[in-house]
Amino acid sequence: MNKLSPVQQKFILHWGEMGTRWGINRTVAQIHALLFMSPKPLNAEEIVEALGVARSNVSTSLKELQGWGIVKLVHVMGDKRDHFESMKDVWEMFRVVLDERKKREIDPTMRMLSECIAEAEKDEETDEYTEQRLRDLNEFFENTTAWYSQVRKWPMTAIVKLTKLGDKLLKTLGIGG
Amino acid sequence: MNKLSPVQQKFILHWGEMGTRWGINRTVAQIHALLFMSPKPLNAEEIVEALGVARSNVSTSLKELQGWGIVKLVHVMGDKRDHFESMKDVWEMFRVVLDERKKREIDPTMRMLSECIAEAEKDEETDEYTEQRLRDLNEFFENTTAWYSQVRKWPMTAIVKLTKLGDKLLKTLGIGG
DNA sequence: GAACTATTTCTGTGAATACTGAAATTACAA
DNA sequence: TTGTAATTTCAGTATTCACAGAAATAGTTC
Repeated sequence: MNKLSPVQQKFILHWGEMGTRWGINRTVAQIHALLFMSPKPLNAEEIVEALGVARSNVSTSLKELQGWGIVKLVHVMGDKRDHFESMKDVWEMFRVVLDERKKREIDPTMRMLSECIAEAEKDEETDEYTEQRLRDLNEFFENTTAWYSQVRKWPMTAIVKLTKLGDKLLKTLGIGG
Repeated sequence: MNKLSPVQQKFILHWGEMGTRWGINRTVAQIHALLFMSPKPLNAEEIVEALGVARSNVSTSLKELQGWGIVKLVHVMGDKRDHFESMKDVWEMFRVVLDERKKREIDPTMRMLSECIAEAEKDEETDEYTEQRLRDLNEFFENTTAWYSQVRKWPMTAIVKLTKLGDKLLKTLGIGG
């Protein structure tokens, strides 16, 4: 691993910062940024040198990234050390992250909402109004996740084409606002 | 503010937890949950009692929520104290949050990427491969934000209808994968 | 199976963040 | 004004989270 160029540093620092804003550990995001733009898989030691963090930190962060499914362990010929590379297809990468966040956060939230609604129906304590808000929220998640499960299968190119159609799409289909 | 029902507590706690996972302060998210399902606007003192947090904490959290644009200050007849209510339309609410996150996080990221690409074109240090990955990422954001700016204008009902069409949509338009 | 290298787990420390309670400010009423 | 209630700001404290370094484990090679 050569020394990082200013451009690489800039990207890595920003990506790390962005991570923290979305609940991703800074180092985890930085390592991801590094691997994403690296032309070749890197081993742990190279990551340590590039980012100046502890070896142990790199180890756990890599585990985390593998858990998300956007980094994978590979082997390099003639080198027994583990190397790591990031998924490179951006659309695919975000899809994987969204799937994972859905699984970890949205799905449990929808279950919670269903439970709350069921319980609210029974008890006297919970205001009718409150119950209706929970229903609204649940319905919103039902709709958006159903929608997402459609869109996620489309190739990026199809989405780009749809975008170009713009509002004409709704008019054409006769389902405009 | 009456004592919270178990259902309300469950929702508030979960929503707070969810907040932390997406980079939103726990108390901020809890207050939002409380206001969202409240049939009437609440004043700061009522929030303090319901959640058991310090008055000052409520004050700053409410400022935060107003900054996001999903809670607004209202006045109740015959009561000089400030009251607060959450936006109730869920689709609208998420749209507001997404708009705000775009402004705060996505837009700056796209600017950063443009700068990186411009600098990478000039310098010798940054690998050609790296430059291409940054271009990919930039293009991805260009596409998705263009797409989002379309979709955000559609009413939820239109999206639901589109969902129902499913993959037929792409076939109909002849832009299938 | 000993000696080495690579990797992971664990524990204590430091930094960042969230929170409280007090003080200061503002808004209003008499 | 002066007094009172409401709200915000601020400074100190607590809690949470991230991290380094050490210790333990696993994996290789001879």
